[in-house]
Amino acid sequence: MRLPNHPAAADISLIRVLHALSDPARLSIVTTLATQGPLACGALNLSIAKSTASHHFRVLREAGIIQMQAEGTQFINSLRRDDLHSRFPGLLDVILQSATIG
Amino acid sequence: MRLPNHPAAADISLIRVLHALSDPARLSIVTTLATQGPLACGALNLSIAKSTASHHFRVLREAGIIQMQAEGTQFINSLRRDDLHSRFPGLLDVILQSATIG
DNA sequence: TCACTTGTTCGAATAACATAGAACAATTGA
DNA sequence: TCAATTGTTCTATGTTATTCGAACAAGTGA
Repeated sequence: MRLPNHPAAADISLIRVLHALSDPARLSIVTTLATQGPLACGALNLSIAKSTASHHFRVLREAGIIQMQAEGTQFINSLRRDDLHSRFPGLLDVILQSATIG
Repeated sequence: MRLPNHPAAADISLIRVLHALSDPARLSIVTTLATQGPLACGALNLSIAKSTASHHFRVLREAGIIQMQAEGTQFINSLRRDDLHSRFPGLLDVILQSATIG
């Protein structure tokens, strides 16, 4: 397994963030992480194939939205709230709030 | 020409809004409308084909982000700020602000 | 060492999207 | 009536995304 490379905060792109969050599965992952805190990939009980889930985590990671750190055989995912807030203040908060609305 | 049908405010979908804004050309259209007010399609001087521009306006319209109203031979585009704000408070503002950042 | 767990990577199929040229529709103005 | 303007729709093409199964890699624990 290759080490996941996360973009620096300064390299986070708005277009990429919006695109990453415009997929239902990925938005669901992000809202779950926001409400339940850091979780391993498998802990999210996504009803999709492993490889598909891995793809979505990768898109979120490369967009700079989540951080993945190895912990034993699993990867713990957490939101990069501070980095996102420093780059695009309020963006994640508003999107999370909007997601709870519907 | 078919009349453009706009979704009701209540039918505006977060996923669709995020997807619509995750394209550089469309985000550019929206930021231009935000700063320069209502404009005809041709007034935006987009460096893309007419048909491509028309496609992007359609995506924005169907996502509920812009409103188009016929005015002579042209269509005047304006942001649906109030509808968006009532559906997803703060979302458009934060994205517009983020877009100015980079 | 060996099975098990967790998640990645590869390859391939399918779907969705962006782009543009050509033809068309509607309005305006001469 | 006729040409010009404005933008849409149709059709086609190439690119990008999504999804999955299968194989792989790395750690854990017996």
